[in-house]
Amino acid sequence: MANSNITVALLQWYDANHRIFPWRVSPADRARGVAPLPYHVWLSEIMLQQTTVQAVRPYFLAFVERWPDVHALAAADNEDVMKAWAGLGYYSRARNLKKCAEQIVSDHNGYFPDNVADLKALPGIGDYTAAAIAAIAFNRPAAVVDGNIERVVARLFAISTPLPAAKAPIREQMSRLTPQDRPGDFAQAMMDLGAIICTPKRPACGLCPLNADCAVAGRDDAEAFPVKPAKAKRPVRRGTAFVAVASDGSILLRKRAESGLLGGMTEVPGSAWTARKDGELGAQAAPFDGDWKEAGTIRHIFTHFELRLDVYRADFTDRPPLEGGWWSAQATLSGEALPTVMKKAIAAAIETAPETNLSRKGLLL
DNA sequence: GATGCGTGGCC
DNA sequence: TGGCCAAGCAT
Repeated sequence: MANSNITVALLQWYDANHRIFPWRVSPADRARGVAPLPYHVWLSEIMLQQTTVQAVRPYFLAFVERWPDVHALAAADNEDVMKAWAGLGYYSRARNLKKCAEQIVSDHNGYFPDNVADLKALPGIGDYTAAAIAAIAFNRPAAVVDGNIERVVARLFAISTPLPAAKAPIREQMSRLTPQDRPGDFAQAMMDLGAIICTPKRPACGLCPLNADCAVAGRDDAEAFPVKPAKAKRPVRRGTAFVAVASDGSILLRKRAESGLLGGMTEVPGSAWTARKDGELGAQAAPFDGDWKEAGTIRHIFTHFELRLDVYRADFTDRPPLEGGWWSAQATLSGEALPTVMKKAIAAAIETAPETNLSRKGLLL
């Protein structure tokens, strides 16, 4: 089948307006036969799941420098991978990233599969990522559908079916539009268009290369596509965290359970986080006795709840032991697998004691 | 199909 | 400021 007007116009736009990323091969280089490394495509796509390119860029560069190929990553220490991922969020991605690297080496001789079905069988790779790797790394005409493309296609054809039911017709249209000759560039072009022109708010229809073929171009309700279900209000959970500080500035840490929220990451001791509304829990949940003093309450927004965490601090000269815990010196603290919420809690505790040199936030954040 | 799962930036 | 949004996946 010949390429449609939409396909041709979009690829022309992409040739002149594509974004530049460290994991991307430009259309000009690709036309000369340069192909991106599957390892780079895979790593970037995992990092980019529900994450902005600005947040991903430094993590991607750090990972490829430290672990240049899938063999290096497969041989890496699990804890080192979690530490390197700390701050990027959705930590199951890091656990699955490591598992996937190991499977590529053990089951695929170190080479990424070049087709959607085999890619989807790997940990952390779903419909989107399998299609993206197949198209971008192996030039397979897979129908790539991410959040950007859902928005672009829903507007192009004025699809009024609400998500997620609209995913099926959107995928059909994407499958129909994807060209045999440049499927990887086409997928990236659709995503760039969604990020630059066909934005969620105030789309720049006047600058859009698909303007003449779009069902909603210039309509004042273009923003209304795709139709999304109403979101539930975010509940509040409360908890207590304990920052134990030794005389040399070391802080007591422990490891969270491998699965679930912040699975496998490091934390300071604390209570469970619950929906209780019966006032202060206080220092009851402290890991051991001490002169625990209130250091403030931090607020942190997770995807599905808001956390209000009461932070307590106490200073110790004897470094009491904690089952499964360890004291981390201030020089090593920034290298721990601490999620952002825990860095906030530690910073809150440190700032209440400006006499310590840990109070320089730069050491922690 | 619905739910759990992070974080930072934007208006 | 609070809600929305960002290259989704696993269960």
